[in-house]
Amino acid sequence: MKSKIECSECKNEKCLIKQGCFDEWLTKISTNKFQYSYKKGDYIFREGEPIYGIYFIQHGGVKIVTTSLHGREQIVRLAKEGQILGHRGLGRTKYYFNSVALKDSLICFVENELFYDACMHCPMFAYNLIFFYASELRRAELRVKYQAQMNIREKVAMAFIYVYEVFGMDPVTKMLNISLSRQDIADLAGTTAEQVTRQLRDFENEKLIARNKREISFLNINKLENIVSDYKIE
Amino acid sequence: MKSKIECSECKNEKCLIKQGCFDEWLTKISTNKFQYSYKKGDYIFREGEPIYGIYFIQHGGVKIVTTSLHGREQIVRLAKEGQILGHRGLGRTKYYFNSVALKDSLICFVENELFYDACMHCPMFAYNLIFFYASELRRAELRVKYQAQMNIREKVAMAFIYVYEVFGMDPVTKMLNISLSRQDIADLAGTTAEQVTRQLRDFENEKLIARNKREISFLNINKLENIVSDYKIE
DNA sequence: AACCAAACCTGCCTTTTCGCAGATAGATTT
DNA sequence: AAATCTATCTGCGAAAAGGCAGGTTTGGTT
Repeated sequence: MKSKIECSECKNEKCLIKQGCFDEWLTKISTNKFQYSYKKGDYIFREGEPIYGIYFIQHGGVKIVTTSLHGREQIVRLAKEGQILGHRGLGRTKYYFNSVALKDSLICFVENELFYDACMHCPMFAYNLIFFYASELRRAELRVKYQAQMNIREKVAMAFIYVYEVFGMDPVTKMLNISLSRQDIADLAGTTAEQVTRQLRDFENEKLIARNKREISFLNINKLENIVSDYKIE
Repeated sequence: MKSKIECSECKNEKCLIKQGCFDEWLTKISTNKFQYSYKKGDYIFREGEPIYGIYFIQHGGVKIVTTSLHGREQIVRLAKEGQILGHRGLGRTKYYFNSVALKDSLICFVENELFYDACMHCPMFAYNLIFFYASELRRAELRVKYQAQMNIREKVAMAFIYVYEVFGMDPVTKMLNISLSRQDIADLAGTTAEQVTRQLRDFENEKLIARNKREISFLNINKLENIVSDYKIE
């Protein structure tokens, strides 16, 4: 790590620490936090490793993955700047999941004790965390339903919509602001890379997407959303 | 509601309010909370209804369910005494899910403002809530993986293990402390009632369960757990 | 420009799951 | 006890998804 970016200089206004902590505690966290940078593909933490604290993404993109004895993986969540990492481990001693950088990322790390103290002294921080968890939980439980009830076409469409919602797309090129392999999409959608390929062919024929080399541009996000509209809430 | 059970008299030691709130706030909550009783099959809340507060189960059992346009349902969670209900809605104005009593239940209701104030003044309450959410989230995200990767046999086994973990079983009769229909099991496992029936036949042939009338007794929980051991963590 | 490795695509067959429809059993009412 | 309703069970054909094998494209390297 070259030069640590202090919380006061950090431009990430969505960071829960910045939003909820009193100035006194913001300073305390800033001086005591650690900051690490990761290259695309690097692990932030691995299943089974001991948990010493909690991560806040200052910049970048990350996938949280779980493996089984089949070699098959499942992407459990995507996260970008402003979001938390490793928070499922609270109250635990070891990580349940793996976390891998999807692009070069800068991530802050706050130790358990400091985090605990901040929660005790900054009620707004704790309350915002509760909100954050509530929305994560809602999203995760919807994904349970999606995995249980959607067919492959819907799952793949949903996977792209999710990536779009998290990372957004370039308004000009219409390409997602993150590059994922077929296997990544499959691990997110809960299917195989072959099925993803077949769906991409279909989507291309239907003019929902266009493909140039290995890059995908999204011609019609609305139609993608129509595919999964049976499951939408609100 | 006949006579309200005050928090001070409540024997439910796992209630987060009792565990985390200062005495002053425990009293305040107790006097201002509402208490409702539900018969088996009653809705506690429905998708789309406005959210005025948060529920704490004092006694009973509940399923949280989501529906799609296919008529197919998905049980998202089971909850019993000591657990919270409607907490996914925090930060929202309307419920995403339906909540139905699985047996006669007594449930306390705390309004949003009071809940907010308690979080602000009782840091241990807020912190415990964060822990509660963290474990719920971990569980939900594991269920995403299960739905994505398990076959029907594993899903049905997992559904029973989950019911067993939440509600437990009678040590003598070896029957679960809650009665669920085939359709309920299917909605939990993420499949159809027919498939559940077929699996039950297989489990019976393998001496994992025994059936008398419509009741199921679990002869060998360990073997059930072996079925899903590929997915177990730790 | 030629080469190579990795990622991607596609056809084809196998396996799994679904879902209807009719049979049966258990619970409830008369 | 008979009638009736509901839940459960089972067989069977249809549909969906999986997965292998081999071919093709792409991006990077020599």
